[in-house]
Amino acid sequence: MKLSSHEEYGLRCLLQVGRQGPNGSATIPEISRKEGLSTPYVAKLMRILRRGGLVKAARGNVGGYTLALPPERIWVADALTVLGGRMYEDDFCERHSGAQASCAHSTGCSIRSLWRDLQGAIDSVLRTTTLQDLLYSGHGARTSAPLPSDLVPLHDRIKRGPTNPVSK
Amino acid sequence: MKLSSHEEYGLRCLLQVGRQGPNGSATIPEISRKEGLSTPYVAKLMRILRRGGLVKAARGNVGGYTLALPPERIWVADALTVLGGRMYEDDFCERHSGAQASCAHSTGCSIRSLWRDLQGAIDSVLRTTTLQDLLYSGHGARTSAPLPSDLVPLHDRIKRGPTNPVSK
DNA sequence: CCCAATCTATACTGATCAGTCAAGATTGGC
DNA sequence: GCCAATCTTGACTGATCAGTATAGATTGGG
Repeated sequence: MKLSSHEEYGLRCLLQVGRQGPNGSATIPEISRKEGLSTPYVAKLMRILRRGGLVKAARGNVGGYTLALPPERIWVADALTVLGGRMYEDDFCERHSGAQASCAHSTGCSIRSLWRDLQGAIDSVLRTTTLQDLLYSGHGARTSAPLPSDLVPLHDRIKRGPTNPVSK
Repeated sequence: MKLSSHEEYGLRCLLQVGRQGPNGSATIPEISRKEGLSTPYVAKLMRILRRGGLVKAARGNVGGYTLALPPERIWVADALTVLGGRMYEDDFCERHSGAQASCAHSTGCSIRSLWRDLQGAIDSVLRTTTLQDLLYSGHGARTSAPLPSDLVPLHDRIKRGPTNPVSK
């Protein structure tokens, strides 16, 4: 259960479009330069965002991308769903029931209940945050109550410690 | 950001071991049969769990796997970290800073703040649930307060609707 | 009309993930 | 000592993901 590159970079590109203001537009080369990503890669990400209904594209000499909705009406949850799907997809049990019939595997479905709780916790964050919140955030200015850890400096680079229980 | 197969199946296998009681042990063929997974695949998953310190293995004629700790002391968060890593790894920004230097990309780090909140929400569920909770759950008997949606029947198979904002 | 700047689309390659395969090492019972 | 049952290991294959490459379609300005 890891964040995908599409989610990270796609959200960044979407924010670049949002920074152009209500009627402004951003081009692929512009976004590419500002984010330090290759233009073909930005093009691919923008295509995904466009097909997901998050941005609109204008072709031609003065083309570019604009937000499909005002930023306060774009929820991060929707953007991430378009870019990387949801954690617990509805067809998950059908695709992962093992060789046994449906989801009636012997451990019961306490696990499904866990996944539903987990998805609920994720949505409680992502469905209360809009693009607007991310555009104007002073690190914790979002509508959802930020955690205290948000107050630490930006460039803390704590290397991953041994968080695993035991490493043999 | 999707649940991985290792996380789903590995957790199921771990539960099978836990079901054997305090001093019982489960073998790979047993788990394989009960979960409907191939024996080589179960072997691979159990190896990951063993190297993560969650189970202990006994070789030989009467071998098998036992929990490394009592089930009430095994947190689901730890099991999932071993099986599939964490959502927001500490080195994420170093690996995904684009071609730009470090994390100082132009959209600022409001995104990092979001990821931290999200990881916090995930941990709030996974760090309050133990293997014990999953073993004896009547669908919502875990220590964390369950959501109302847990009360729906188990085999609801609602096909995924159009949750995306717009589909062009 | 032509050109430059833009978005669009498909195909391609390398990396990581999922699951399998085959051979080996250990243990207990007879 | 032998054998059967077990765990252990590394390599292998197909699938999905990440990012690139290349050619095409559209638009506006001169």
